[in-house]
Amino acid sequence: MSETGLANRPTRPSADPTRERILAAALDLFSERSFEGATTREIAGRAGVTQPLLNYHFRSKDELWRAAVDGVFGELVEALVSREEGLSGVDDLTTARLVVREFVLFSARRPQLHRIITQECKADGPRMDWLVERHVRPLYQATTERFARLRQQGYLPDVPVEHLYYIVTGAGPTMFVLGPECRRLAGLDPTSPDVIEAHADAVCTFLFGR
Amino acid sequence: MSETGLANRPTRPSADPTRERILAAALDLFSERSFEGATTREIAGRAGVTQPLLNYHFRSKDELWRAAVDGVFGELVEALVSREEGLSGVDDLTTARLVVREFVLFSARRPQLHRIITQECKADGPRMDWLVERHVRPLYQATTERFARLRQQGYLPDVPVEHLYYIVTGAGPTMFVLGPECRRLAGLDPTSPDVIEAHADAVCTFLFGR
DNA sequence: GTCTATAATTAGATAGAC
DNA sequence: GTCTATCTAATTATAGAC
Repeated sequence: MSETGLANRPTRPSADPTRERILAAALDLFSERSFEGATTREIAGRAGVTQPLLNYHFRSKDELWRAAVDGVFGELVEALVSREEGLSGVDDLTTARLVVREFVLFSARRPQLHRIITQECKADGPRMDWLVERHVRPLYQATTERFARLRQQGYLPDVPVEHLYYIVTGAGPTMFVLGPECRRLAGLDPTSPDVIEAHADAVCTFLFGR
Repeated sequence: MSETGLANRPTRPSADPTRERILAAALDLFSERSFEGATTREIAGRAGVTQPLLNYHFRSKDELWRAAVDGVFGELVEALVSREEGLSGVDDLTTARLVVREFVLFSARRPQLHRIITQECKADGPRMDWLVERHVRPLYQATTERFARLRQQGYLPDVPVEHLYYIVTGAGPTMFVLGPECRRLAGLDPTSPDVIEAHADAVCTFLFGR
C-alpha cells in the first residue's frame, strides 16, 4: 500500500485551538451547503469568532476549503492504514472485508468527505482538479488494485474494478451522506451504532456474500 | 404500483419553447453547481435569454428550481412506469432486474436528478422538505415494497429493505453523478453506451447474483 | 490574535420601454 | 414576451485600532 502513496501523507501541522474550531465549522458547512452555499460569516459564527478572522488564519475562502478538505482526507487515510496495520497474517478476503467495513464506519462518522467529493466532482473545475489529483486518485489506485487481486482469487464476481469502485463508494456512504433524508424517509437514525453496523453488514454481504 | 402514487403525477403543462430552454439550462446548472452556486444570469445565458426574463416566466429562483426538479422526476417516473407496463406476466425476479436496470440507465441519462437529491438532502431545509415529500417518498415506498416482496421470495439476501434502498440508490447512480471524476480517474466515458451497459450489469450482478 | 468598520463586487429582483 | 437599466441586499476581503 505504501507504493500507492496512501501512508506518507502529512497530518496538519497547526494545533491552534481557534484555527481548529474554524476548520471544523468550515468542514461542516462546506459539506452541507457546498462551497458557494457556505458563507464565511456563518462559518465564523459557528466557530465563535468574527468573519474577518478567517482571512487572518487563511488567505482566502478557497484556502480555508482546501485546509478543511486536507483534514478529513487525512482522517480517512489514517483510519484505513491503521486498520490494515493491525491485520498482518490475516488472509486477503478477511482483510478486504474488514477494510471495506472500516470504510463504511468512517463514512458514517464523517459523511462530510463524500459530500464534498460529490459536490466538487459533478463538474470540472479548479477545486475538482485539486481534489482528485491530491486525494481521490491515491485512494482509487489502492482500492482498485485490491479489488483486482480479490477478483483474481475468485473472491469477487467478474466485474471490472472501475465499476466495483463506484458501486462500493456509492453503496457504502450514501445512507450517511443523505442522513437527514434517511431519518425522514426510513425513520432510521444513521448516526446510531446499530444502524451503522447493519449497513456495514449489508454492504459486505452484497460484496463478498454471507 | 398505482397505490403508491407513482403513476398519477402530472406532466408539465407548458410547451413554450423559451420556457423549456430555461428549464433545461436551470436543471443542468442547478445540478452541477447547487442551488446557491448556480446564478440566474448564467442560467439565462445558457438558455440564450436575459436574466430578468427568468423572473417573468418564474416568480423567483426558488420557483424555477422547483419547476426544473418537477421535470426530471416526471421523466424518471415515466421511464419506470412504462418499463414495468411492458412486463405483464413476467416473473418477479426478472421484472425487478429489468426495473433496476432501467433505473441505472435513467441515472446515466439524467444524473442531474441524483445530483440534486444529494445536494438538498444533506441537510434539512425547505427545499429538502419539498423534494422528499413531493418526489422521493413515493419512490422510496414503491422501491422498498418491491424489495420486501423479493426478499420474502428468497431472491434477495436477508438485508433490511431500508439498507437495500440506499445500497441501490448509491451503487447505481454514483458513477454517473461523478461523471467528470470518473472520466479523469478511471479513463471511462460514463456517457458511452458500453460503459452504461457494463455498469447496469455490474449492479444487477451485485444485487441479484449472476 | 481578534476586533470594528468598510470597501468592492455580485447576486436576485423590479421598473418600464418596446 | 423580451429587453435595458437599476435597486437592494448580501458576499468576500481589507484597513486599522486594540
